Amino acid sequence: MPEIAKMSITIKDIAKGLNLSKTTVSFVLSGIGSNKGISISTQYRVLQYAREHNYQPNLLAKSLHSGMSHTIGLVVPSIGDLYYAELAKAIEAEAKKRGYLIIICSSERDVVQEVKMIRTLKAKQVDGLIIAPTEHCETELRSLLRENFPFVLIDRYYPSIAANYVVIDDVKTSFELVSHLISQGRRKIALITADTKITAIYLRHEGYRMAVEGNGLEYDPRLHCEVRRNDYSKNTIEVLDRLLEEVPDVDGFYFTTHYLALETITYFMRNNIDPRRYGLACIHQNPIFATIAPGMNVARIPIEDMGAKSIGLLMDNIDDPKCKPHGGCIVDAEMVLN
Amino acid sequence: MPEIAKMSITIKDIAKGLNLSKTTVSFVLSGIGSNKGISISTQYRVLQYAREHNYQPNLLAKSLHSGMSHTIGLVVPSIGDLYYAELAKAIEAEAKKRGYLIIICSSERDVVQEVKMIRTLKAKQVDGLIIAPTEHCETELRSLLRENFPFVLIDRYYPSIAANYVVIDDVKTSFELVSHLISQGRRKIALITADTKITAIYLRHEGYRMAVEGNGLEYDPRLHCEVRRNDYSKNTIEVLDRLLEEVPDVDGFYFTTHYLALETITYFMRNNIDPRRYGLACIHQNPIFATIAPGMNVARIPIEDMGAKSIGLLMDNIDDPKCKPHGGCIVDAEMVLN
DNA sequence: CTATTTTACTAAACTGGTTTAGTCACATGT
DNA sequence: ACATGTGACTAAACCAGTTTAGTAAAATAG
Repeated sequence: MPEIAKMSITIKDIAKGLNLSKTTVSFVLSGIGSNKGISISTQYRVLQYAREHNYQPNLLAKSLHSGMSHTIGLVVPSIGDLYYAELAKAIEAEAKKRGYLIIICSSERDVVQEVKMIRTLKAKQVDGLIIAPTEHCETELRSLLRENFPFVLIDRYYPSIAANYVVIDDVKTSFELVSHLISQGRRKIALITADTKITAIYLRHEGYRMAVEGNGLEYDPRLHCEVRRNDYSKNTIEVLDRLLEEVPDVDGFYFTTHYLALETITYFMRNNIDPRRYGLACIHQNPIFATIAPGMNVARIPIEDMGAKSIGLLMDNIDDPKCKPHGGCIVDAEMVLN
Repeated sequence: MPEIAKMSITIKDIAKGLNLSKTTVSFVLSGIGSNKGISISTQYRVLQYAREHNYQPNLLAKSLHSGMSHTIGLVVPSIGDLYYAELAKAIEAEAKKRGYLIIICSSERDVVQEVKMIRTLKAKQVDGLIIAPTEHCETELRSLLRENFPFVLIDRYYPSIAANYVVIDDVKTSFELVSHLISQGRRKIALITADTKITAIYLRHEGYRMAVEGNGLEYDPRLHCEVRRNDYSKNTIEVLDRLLEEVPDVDGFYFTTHYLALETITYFMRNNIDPRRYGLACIHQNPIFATIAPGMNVARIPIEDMGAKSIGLLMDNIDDPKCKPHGGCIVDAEMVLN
């Protein structure tokens, strides 16, 4: 009973204003007036009145009745991160095409936050969720699965959870990038990666290892460099200092993310090392590479494609709640080699 | 009447299950059981039953009754743009603190889209809007104002519209950046800007002009360079080629956005020009500057601050719908000079 | 001239909560 | 013995829509 200024009129107001019933007005405004035998003149009066008084339907009430909110929740590790922002853009664009809005929640890589957000979004009656999960959120995902709540994982997935997901083939992509460097004559390729346990990163290690060993080279643990995620910039310097001292004849770098590539290029520039001395490859495109490291071989993640596919899978799941998860949808990265 | 599998139970189900009325259950679950004289044992039974059956309130129903959705709409020109993504992050974080969710819509710089989104968000009963408007959307903003719908403009504003807004002082910031270059002995400072009519860009021109003329230099139209927005990268090259030919002794660059700065640095690197030859300044921080143009003087836009302030203004407006817009909130950019 | 159909519309229930205004049984006061 | 109070709970209205089942009056049919 809050005495808020009445912003917009309701069906009831129109009915009162025209001495009709809510039913009649609802039929007309839903565009089914003729099917329901409402006279043309009445339909016209209703439409006219609605237009004049700037009637806007209350979608909350509509959703409450229909059980569909035409809204989906998107949970990402950080919306301030360009990669997730671009994913969000792709997802939003595709959702919009289908008449859906998205509520974006940024978990800031905190599982507790993430779980809270998932629950709130469900309470808000979103029709489904797209989640780029953080680490350790298996429990919540499993309970979504148990409840048969429609959701799709994107960017990251848990092999142990039988959910819909959209990811790139990390092993294959890594394998191809590293193989390309080897085909260009590189023999001592460093693996610059992060100290995280997420599946994607682990699989990228595997791809690297397979490419190295599959091409008759030896896997050299000194070339395996893990950068601590909580102090990226500083730790990259330490890690590279050590690498260049231990293996001065390193001739290539494979980065599991563009962040690490960027840090390394920065290190090169600061130390007056010409990046062109090395074979370089990384996963994730970054437009700045064209400027600072034109030789970088890149596996561009097909963000628009992933966005569209994730919405597609989700809609299939929403339209047919009984359908079991399709399982994975593995999209190909776009190889930009030179 | 869609035969969707019942995901969660309702208050009605609890009432039925315990042979109580909806009212009693609602009182208990709202935490006002004791005030309403519900016995402790009944309260316990309700809470227990709700817990066991994993009761989740339907926030749609709650909102329909209360008239508050605890959701705000955020409309940005492009959520895939790092700047707006960071703004979104700041806004989301601040909203979260106050128990609000945000629905993000990306207008892709299309007024038609933008207007459609604003209307849909209102129909979804968002409690307020934060808008980084595109060009030419005055009409819709005016009608929001007329309806007394709570909203705050961010990043851009229209001087002719008496709305709440949060922006930086473009004139002052520009003035300070350019004055700084002049104080370092630069005399021929090019203005690299975009061919747009938005107020912010216009004001940055003004700041530039004021700094130049206020410091006893002459305003040279040959130094005023407008890059076409629809083909940024290519046009930057043409514009710079012409500038360097016409004014070979240009000794400084002031960029009205970091995009233009980035394009120009790229141009320098491609043409083997050492950026350190020039005095450089721009509005908007970009972490890559540390690597490719350490001499860049930057006015860092205080994104977190702007996000927090915009939510603050919006909440004031929501809590007290009668209160007229506070008017502008001008935040200071953080000057990172060297 | 009644019976049936058609036209044009409506009452009331429903979505899932909140809230107002009671009800009913029992205990206490005088 | 009767009024009053109180403890424990509930019916029904409300939010703004949709939808089912039905009604009254006019038009057509037999």
